[in-house]
Amino acid sequence: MDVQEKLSLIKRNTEEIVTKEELRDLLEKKEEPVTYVGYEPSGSLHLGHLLTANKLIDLQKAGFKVKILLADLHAYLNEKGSLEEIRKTAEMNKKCFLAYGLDKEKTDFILGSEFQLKDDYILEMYELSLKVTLNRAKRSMDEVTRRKQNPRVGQMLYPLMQTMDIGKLGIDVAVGGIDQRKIHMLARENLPSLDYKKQISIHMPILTGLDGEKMSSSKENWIDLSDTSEEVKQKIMDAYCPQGEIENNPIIEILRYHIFPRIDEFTIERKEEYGGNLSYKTVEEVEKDFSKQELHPLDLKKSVSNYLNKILEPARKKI
RNA sequence: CCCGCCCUAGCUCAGUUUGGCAGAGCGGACGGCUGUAGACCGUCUGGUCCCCCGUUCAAAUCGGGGGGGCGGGACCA
Repeated sequence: MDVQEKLSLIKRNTEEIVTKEELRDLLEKKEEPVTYVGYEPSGSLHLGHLLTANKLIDLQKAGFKVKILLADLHAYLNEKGSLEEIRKTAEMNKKCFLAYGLDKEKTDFILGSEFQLKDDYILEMYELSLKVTLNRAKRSMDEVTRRKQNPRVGQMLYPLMQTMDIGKLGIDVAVGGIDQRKIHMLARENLPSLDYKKQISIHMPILTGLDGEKMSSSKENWIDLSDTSEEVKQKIMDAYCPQGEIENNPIIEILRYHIFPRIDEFTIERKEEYGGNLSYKTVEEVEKDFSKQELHPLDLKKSVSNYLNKILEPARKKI
């Protein structure tokens, strides 16, 4: 794979890359660059988590070394439970990610607390704490935090630790949802003054919820790895999917972000009275037919739920 | 440490003045209409009124105590 091919694979389905120029430069100069995503261990891995995992798989194909940070202390600071519970969940998450399709040989799993409690880490974090204003730290957490109403001091440590992680783990490219943008920018801005290189950031979009609204923890409008195949099918069938519209359409998004990266051909079984079976090589072809209303939402949904279940099945078994 | 304000359904809040069946909107569930969903229409669902004690025939409401949150003041050695 040459640099141009790597670039287009890495760029696929991203919301933004900060910056493309730096990424090209990295690919030209470094044999095996290091990338990472930090995940708060979660009892219910959902399609949002798997979206960044898809990007890690792309990066692995492009020759990257992948580090997955199981961020137990971050989860703890974000009030996701006791450290003991969180660590148990982290073990389970690790198995799910491997089963999902990450290459075992090229993936390092790192538990946050293994290195985040070391003296030099803490001391440098204190140094960083003198450089970052409270306002800036708080704003960086706007899209991340569990508790927005009465934020705790612990939450202010979160972006500082994330910055330290990127430095300490020697990360060239940090992957995350676009919700991580402000934290990543904070890291880029401050790492050089702590004598670390500033990372390149790849941000994935935040998917539209199944009801067509923003994903919301109170509404559970998404698909979990812990959902049974029947539940997945039911959720897809119940999902918002206006005929002919491809913008903010959760079903189209699942097809684009979760299914097409994992397959070469997408087929739809359709009754003869509705036009017979269909076959597509790219998501753009599907979008074209859907826009022209030559592909009905119900036929799309049936096929999407089948493909999605096939993709989720290996990881689901590990729960 | 002192002062003021706030806490009611999953969420946002009304109700507290003057004690009298616990309310609305949003959300959620189900059905109808749709070859999906949504929208629309219909039905249903909603509670430790922060906790405890007291007064009263009767307390979300009044009194006392406690907890949590927010804002301000004071201290500035």
